[in-house]
Amino acid sequence: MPLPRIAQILLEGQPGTAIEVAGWVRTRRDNKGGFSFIELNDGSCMSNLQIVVDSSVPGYTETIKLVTTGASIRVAGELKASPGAKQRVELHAQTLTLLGPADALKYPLQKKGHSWEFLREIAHLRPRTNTFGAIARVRNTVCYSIHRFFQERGFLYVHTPIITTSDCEGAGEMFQVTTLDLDKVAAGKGPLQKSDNPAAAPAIDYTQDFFGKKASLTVSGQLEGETFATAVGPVYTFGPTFRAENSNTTRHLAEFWMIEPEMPFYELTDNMQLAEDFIKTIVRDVLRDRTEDMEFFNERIDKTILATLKNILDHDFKRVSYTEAVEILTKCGQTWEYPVEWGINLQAEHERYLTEKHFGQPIIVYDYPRTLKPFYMKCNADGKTVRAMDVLVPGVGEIIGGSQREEDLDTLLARMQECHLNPEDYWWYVDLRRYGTVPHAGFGLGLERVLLLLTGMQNIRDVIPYPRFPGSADF
RNA sequence: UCCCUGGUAGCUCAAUGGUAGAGCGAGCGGCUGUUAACCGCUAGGUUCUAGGUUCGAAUCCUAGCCGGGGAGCCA
Repeated sequence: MPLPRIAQILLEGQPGTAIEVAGWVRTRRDNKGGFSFIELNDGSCMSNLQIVVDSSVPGYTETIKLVTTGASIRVAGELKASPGAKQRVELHAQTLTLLGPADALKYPLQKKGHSWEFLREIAHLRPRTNTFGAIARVRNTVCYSIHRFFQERGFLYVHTPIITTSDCEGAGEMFQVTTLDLDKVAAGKGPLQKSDNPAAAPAIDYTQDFFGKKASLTVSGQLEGETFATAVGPVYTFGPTFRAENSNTTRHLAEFWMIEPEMPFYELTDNMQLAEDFIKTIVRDVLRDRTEDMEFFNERIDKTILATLKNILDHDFKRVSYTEAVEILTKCGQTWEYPVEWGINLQAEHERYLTEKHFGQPIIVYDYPRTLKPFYMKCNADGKTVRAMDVLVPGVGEIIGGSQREEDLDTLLARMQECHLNPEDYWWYVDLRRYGTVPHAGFGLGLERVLLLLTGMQNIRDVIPYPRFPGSADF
């Protein structure tokens, strides 16, 4: 029979009942008068279960010395009301079994605070800390909330490919996928293209590669998502995404998780409303289902986080056109490192000013200059802008990027030419506009960025179990 | 990729050219229905690496490696 979890015991365990638990020791405090307190954690919640072990427990003297921080134990006994102030119940042990010791001289996690940098070096042990346990639980709750949000609205969860041969999506540098032996290629023994010109630089013959052409890890499932959205109705993807950008920031990862809904018959305003409802639902669910963890974040990580999240729930996201945003930025009297004028990309300092100072809440900036945005976004009648939207939140910045898609065949082809793309490479995507085209829209949400928003953590490398970034893919 | 900054005990840091220290953690002892427990004692170091300057280098110089922050790219 599975053991009860500590979260459940702390919540509803009745004094007088016999229970058995197992977990990892956080601390032990001895009373030389003949008993010890053990703080036991099994990851089911932030709080520990206090175990009281007195010297009459079989093997007490030999075992208790090995019950150190990090050790795993199993305890059977009777649950009792606790006279201490910090817990409702405690477990009085009748048997104590050491499952696995943890040498106190070597175990890296101490009974004290550790720096984030140090914990990143022991990423395999950091889920045993309060903070990373809480992040794991909140992350799980967010994922559950995301599926529930879309499922309740009739969206289908579709699995778009991880490996792609469309070298197109324009969302960033891609990781190449190959089974070619690079050592052989380097030695001049790889499959090279035949060339009549002996002076030409050697080029790889990808017809010899596994997929018969150059392949990469996906940077977005959007284009494939659109093919299903225009067949089975609203869909969403939720999977890993890869960007080979040389980004060294607290907001970027080389491997991250992205959610991309795509909806037929949605225009940009519908898209914005869905994005707003989506974020608010996640915030609401986490505040409701992970109350204890969220209080921890508010106390130890960011003292404003609960107020920030409640503020998000209490206000409509402000809609601001790019043109209005530029006006606000040029008229506010602020001096910028990057001067503002219509047509520039909004810089981090501009986005921060808008969402943190000027509005003090999440905003949705829409209708960007089309020169700044990819080919698939719908062109506005003004000839200058496209129906793009970015959701910006205080503290994190861009959390969602999306758009209404261009559904008109000729306009799309013209935009592809403008962006120096070959429509033949996108023949299946262009087909969606040839056969039964419809207005549609969608967006992408970065899971880890939502976690930054929710937890108040400062570095995206700390809200994913094993971060991948330039120069680092350990564990 | 660019700019800034750092690398000293298990961890967090001090020592700015002259005998490498503290707090926490750990070990031992004491005390206590304790709960970031408390008090005392003890152990613990190739000062990131390689060169150089100097009577003498953690400290100054050169190169490299690694960490952190900011910017760009974006989610």
